[in-house]
Amino acid sequence: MNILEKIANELDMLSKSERKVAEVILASPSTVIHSSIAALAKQANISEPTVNRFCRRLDTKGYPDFKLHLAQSLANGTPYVNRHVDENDTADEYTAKIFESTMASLELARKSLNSNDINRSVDVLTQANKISFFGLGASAIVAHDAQNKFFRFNVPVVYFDDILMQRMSAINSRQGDVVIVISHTGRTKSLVEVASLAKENDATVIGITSTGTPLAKECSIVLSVDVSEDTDLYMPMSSRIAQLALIDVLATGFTLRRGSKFRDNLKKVKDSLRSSRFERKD
Amino acid sequence: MNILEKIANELDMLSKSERKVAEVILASPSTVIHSSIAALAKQANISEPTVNRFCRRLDTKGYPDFKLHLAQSLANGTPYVNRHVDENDTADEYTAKIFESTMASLELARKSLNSNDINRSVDVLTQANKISFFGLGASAIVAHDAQNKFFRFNVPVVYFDDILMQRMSAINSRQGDVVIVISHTGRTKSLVEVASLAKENDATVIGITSTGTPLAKECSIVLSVDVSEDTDLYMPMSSRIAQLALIDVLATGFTLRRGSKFRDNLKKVKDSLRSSRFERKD
DNA sequence: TTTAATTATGAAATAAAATTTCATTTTTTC
DNA sequence: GAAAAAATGAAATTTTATTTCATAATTAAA
Repeated sequence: MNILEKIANELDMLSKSERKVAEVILASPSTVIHSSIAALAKQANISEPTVNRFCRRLDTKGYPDFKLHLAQSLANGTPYVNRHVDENDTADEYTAKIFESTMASLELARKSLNSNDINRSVDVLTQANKISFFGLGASAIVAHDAQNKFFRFNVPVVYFDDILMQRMSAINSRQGDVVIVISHTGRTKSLVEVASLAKENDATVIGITSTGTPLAKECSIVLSVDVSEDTDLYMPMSSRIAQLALIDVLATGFTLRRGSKFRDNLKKVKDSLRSSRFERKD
Repeated sequence: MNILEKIANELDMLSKSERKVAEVILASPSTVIHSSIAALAKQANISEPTVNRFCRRLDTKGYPDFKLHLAQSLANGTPYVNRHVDENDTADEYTAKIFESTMASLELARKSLNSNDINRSVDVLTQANKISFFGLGASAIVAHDAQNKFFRFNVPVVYFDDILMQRMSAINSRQGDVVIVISHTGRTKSLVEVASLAKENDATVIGITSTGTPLAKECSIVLSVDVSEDTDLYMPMSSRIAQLALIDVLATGFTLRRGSKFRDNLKKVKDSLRSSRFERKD
């Protein structure tokens, strides 16, 4: 774990003086990696041995070792932070920021996912009689993408981005059907209703949404995808990308579960496209 | 610059003894960050002052500072590499691999993008009478997503994932129209044709594709998105995500170019969705 | 409350690590 | 092959970190 997060986590396990040290470090970690133990002690208004004890409480060998960990955390932590686009950014700058925020979101999303739930979802999907993907707005394209992927697996799969079709489909679902409902906010009324309708009709409902949303409450399995959207620009950005990555994970899990013969089949599907393409010369 | 690269670069500028130090470090940098100057000197069979001089030649303040730099380089280098999914991976493992490969691809894609081309594209888009997005297969969802985004800007925007509609639309295009053609391989015959049709009819054609593909040759502006697809699984994965990130970049560029009054408008579009959602309680 | 036990803290001493100084060796230049 | 320049390491010095131990603060028990 990142040592900065660890400090933040263990803040209440620390003694009064040690907490002072922690606060100084959290306030300006980049300064600390260039400070001696004496300088840091002075900064925090405590003694040098206290700093040393603080370092050991965080499972480092001592102050120099602690600084090493800190340096590594900083190196890791800085590149992919959610940096907000600014009015006066050049193309170079906003491009970098958007790509970096996207990467940061993927990192966050991965942490929020639970491999157990993924396993259960893959289980359910491989057993399914029929798979439906529902989404609206930006999540509609994720549902669309999912259909593209699962279609290759030669299983009955549909996707709807229309409220009425979703409702009808949900009402007609039965035991053995899997309904995947995708919504970042998890608060879109019609989608939450569709989820509960599908569940009432014995379908297994998998929700791809943020933790603790109304949608999550209606689902048999919740795949939590937490990202921090930059709401300044009023457009869904990172959320749909994290959701797509999760679709990749599910699709991959599916093919792995089905074994290697099945993957030869996928190759055939792909090869069937060849005649529609210009040949590569390399 | 990464200090390990720097050492490798400056290897021939170093004296004989200093080179010995460099070699020991390059051979096992992760050991070195836990060694004292004495230990490293012994390892390299030279004296401690030589190590110290070596550190300063690399523009660090001394040995401890050098170790800090080294630690940061190590932390940066490893995280996001393209790791391939393996037959026997657990859910945890393949999830991590897919997310990490996706992040690595985004990193790669960003490097392949040219901010000048982005600027020109944003220019053209803000001036456009009509914007069309064309894609097939996995790229269709990118086109779909782009429509969702640009639709909010209150400009005439269409998207087609149907070959015939794309052709008809391309033939009807005229000066001032912008056609964005999306294809990772850039080898899909019908799309390449559509691009050249649109161009013949005086539309500005922007290609979102890999460097040097047949599609790229037909475009007025090429936005190169190079990623390394893991073709083992026969499904497009990273490419479409990188393309989506690029759509975000273009959309962001568009809103920035249009100024702050325009962004208030976006807020209204978003607010209009409120009544369809469950309220947040926090 | 008061007292005993525990825990936290810092001053001083010690130990470890890094740096500087300077004499010696090696290499280069003429 | 001698003089100058550069490289190197032994030893001394300085800086930095750690340990020890006495004292202070906090908590638990009476």
